Amino acid sequence: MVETIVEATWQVLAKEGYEAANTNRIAERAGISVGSLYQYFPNKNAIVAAVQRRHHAEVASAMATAFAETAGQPLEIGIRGLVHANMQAHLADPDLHRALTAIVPAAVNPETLGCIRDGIHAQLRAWLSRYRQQLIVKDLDTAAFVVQHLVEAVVHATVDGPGPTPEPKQVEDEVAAMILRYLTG
Amino acid sequence: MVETIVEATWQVLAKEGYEAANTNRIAERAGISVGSLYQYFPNKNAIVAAVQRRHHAEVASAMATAFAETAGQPLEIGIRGLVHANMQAHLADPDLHRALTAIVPAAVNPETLGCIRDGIHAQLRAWLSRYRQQLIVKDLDTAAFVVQHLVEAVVHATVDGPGPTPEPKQVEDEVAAMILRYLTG
DNA sequence: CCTGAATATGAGCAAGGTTCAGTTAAGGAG
DNA sequence: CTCCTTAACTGAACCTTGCTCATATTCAGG
Repeated sequence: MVETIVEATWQVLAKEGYEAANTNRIAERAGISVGSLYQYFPNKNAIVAAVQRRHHAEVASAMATAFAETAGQPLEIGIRGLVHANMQAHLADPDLHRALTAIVPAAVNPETLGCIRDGIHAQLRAWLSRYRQQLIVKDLDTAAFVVQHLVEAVVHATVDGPGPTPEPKQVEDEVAAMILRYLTG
Repeated sequence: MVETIVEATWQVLAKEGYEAANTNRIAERAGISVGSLYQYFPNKNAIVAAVQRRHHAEVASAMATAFAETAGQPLEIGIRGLVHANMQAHLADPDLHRALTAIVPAAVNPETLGCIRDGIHAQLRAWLSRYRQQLIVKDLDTAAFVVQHLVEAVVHATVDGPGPTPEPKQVEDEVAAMILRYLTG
């Protein structure tokens, strides 16, 4: 049931935007009544948080796949895989991500948001440590922090951004180059 | 009067958070009635947009000052100035910026947001072009795009972020190093 | 003093998040 | 088959909040 509600919210956000994502619409799409929503979630924000968690799980999964596929290959290949996986995960459904970035900051409390990000941070840090010898950065935690936010921000700006944003392919190249030079000098 | 309203909203956001920033509270703080708000702004989103514009004007001003102070000095010094100015502009009032990042995405339409950012993008691009000879990046527009979003995202994550974020000083060092290596190889 | 145009007011409307008293459905026990 | 209990569901009603508009106030120029 929880899954049904999250899926319904996901679809409303993706197809009708965050303004249409009110509790009545979500309940209607899920085929239940408003009251039932509150049997499984304490409030609307919790529903949005669940959708956000699902989104981050997808991104984390895409990253894990990219890391696995590039295991043993040079750092540069790994970085390109990381950036590409992130971009692809967002290009898959731009409308949903536009809606999420608009609605999430106000709906999900910062602490919850922090926990959601921690998983990706840990994954990234672990991956970095595998290349430790060739890295010139000392503190892997800070490095992972900076890289994570760089990728997330630029990908979002490229996918969601208004007006003339650079081509995704070109952005991927630049971000990958930036990370490589940062890590290895 | 417009300035009074923006200032009142600024203060409510900074001192009471975005949840308290409803039209009644803003009018009360501005010493006027709700109706008068709507004589100067078409809706609440426009008020938030004005506050956001003011914030970006401050950031742009801080950047301009940093660029002016480091004119003629090596690129590395300029980059450090840029990053430091951004960090300082946000450390000045963390609560306000936490509230702004939460409320802005949903309140200000993407196109308006794009226009607000364009000023900083242009400024950054112009500054980069002064060092063109020593840069290994080809497309200054894309470079400015990536650098802008890197700085903005990491600064926000450091200032607003929940939980254990790295020290601002250390983040500044890492971001500055990242940008320098990206631009000059 | 008038007058009327510009501005200010705040009760009230509409929309959306939330609640809860009443209803239905499911699973025994007799 | 009927009754009872418990759990889940329902949706009308409530409350907050963005916004409107009929009314009130101000004030410059006759």
